[in-house]
Amino acid sequence: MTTIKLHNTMTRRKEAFVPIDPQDVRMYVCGPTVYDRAHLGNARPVIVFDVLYRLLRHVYGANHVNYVRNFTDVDDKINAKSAQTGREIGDITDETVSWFLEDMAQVGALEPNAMPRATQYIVQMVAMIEDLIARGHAYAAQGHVLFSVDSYAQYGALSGRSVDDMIAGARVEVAPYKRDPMDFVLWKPSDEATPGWESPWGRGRPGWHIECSAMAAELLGTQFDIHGGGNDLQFPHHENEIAQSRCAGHGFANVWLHNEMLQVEGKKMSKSLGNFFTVRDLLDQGVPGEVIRFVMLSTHYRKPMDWTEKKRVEAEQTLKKWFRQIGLSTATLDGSVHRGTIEAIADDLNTPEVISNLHALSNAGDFSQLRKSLYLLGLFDGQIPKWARVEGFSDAETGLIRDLLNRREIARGDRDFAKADLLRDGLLDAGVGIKDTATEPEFERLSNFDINKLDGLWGSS
RNA sequence: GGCGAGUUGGCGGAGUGGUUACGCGCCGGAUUGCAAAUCCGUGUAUGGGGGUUCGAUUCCCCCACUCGCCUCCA
Repeated sequence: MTTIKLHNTMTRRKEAFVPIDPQDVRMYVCGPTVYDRAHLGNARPVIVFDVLYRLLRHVYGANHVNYVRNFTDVDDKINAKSAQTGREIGDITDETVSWFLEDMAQVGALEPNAMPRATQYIVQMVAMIEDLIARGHAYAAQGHVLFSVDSYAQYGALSGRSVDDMIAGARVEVAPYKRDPMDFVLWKPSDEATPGWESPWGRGRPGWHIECSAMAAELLGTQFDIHGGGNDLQFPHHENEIAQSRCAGHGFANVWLHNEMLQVEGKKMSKSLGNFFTVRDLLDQGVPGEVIRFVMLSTHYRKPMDWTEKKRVEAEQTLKKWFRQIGLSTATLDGSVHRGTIEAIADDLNTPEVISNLHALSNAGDFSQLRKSLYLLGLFDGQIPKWARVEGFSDAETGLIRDLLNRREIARGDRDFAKADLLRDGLLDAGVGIKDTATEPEFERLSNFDINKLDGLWGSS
């Protein structure tokens, strides 16, 4: 069996992955807060962990992997959006969830086995908070419940910080009801206008971190294999999850995986820099989902990834070539995969290495293995995508083009190259690309195909 | 201020204690009336300084720089 190696943030080392139960490999990934379209940065962890999900399914069997990714649907950003637009919170979150799933499907992400929403697990969160209070790890104060960081000696182990360091750095809001400035909120009160649930501490809503601890325990058990997310979540979110869960007596996650951030043309994506865009924006501009995925996978997940126009163009070019090549292969997608591909993915998801191997397969003319490898990577679903296919012409258009090409052949025969080139350039201008071959000239429809220009050319020559 | 990651050729981007993958670009060539496409081929890199070693790009230390996080954020 393939040995998967993963870089565990907790130990800061690459380790062989050993599941708790190979019949039931369990992974939890922090999903989005649903208040707006997913931006390009949101797509990175989705794609990275989708590759891992596919790898796990390949190694342990599709029915032996349980992948959970949550939707955070209770949050002050959502409340703000509701107040600002006058729309119901439920409408906003429902719509955003469906957008998210559509957009992520476009970049080739499989849906996880479960996609719990925080609002559906309030009961479990309240129970967990009560338990933490009973165990002396949390306390109620002024309608809030706070986790006592002081009560968990290993706090900071994941991110490599000590509580003293953090207090020294102090940019922490010090609320009067906190015993310690580092304590974080498990439950907070809601006013009339804010969503809330009845609880032993009055009407209120959960703090951000508790949902993942509660839902992971409910859906994956109190100890599971892998927990993932962006490295901006490492602190404080994941640190707090660990503190809560461990103090509730849970083993929690064995392996922690974090992907690095995304940049755009060398800079952090931000609204103020004007380089902020959503996945939907790119798709609407005609950037295929496969291209987005390819660019994402061309940088290792633990390195900052720079989205550039140049990479987009290169990716499109490479994929177009590969799709044409694998179109020549009839290999069935039976789950077998080229050894080099599987080994590179299993080596801490070294997708750049995989892509390098794919170039080798392409150059060697091994289109069957290329086909299978692209399938495992999620870049190919069994159908050559429309954008990579040579688009056909109607019969009438084909006749017209054949006639023009014929005239060009005659002109070439007469060594009237001026006329021949005029026809070639005219065809090109009308959006018909030409390649001379040993036998008949080949032609293809380009994106700027214009039947009127073609007609004009036919009439004037 | 604290914590973390990183610094490889023109660009992107891996691996490796001992001939530095691979892709794009560039250059040269084949082919072509010219193009396009295709094919063949050449060249170019491990931030700086120490240390360990027969030998370091790879391991260790220091420095410089870059990026991220520490505040909602994937």
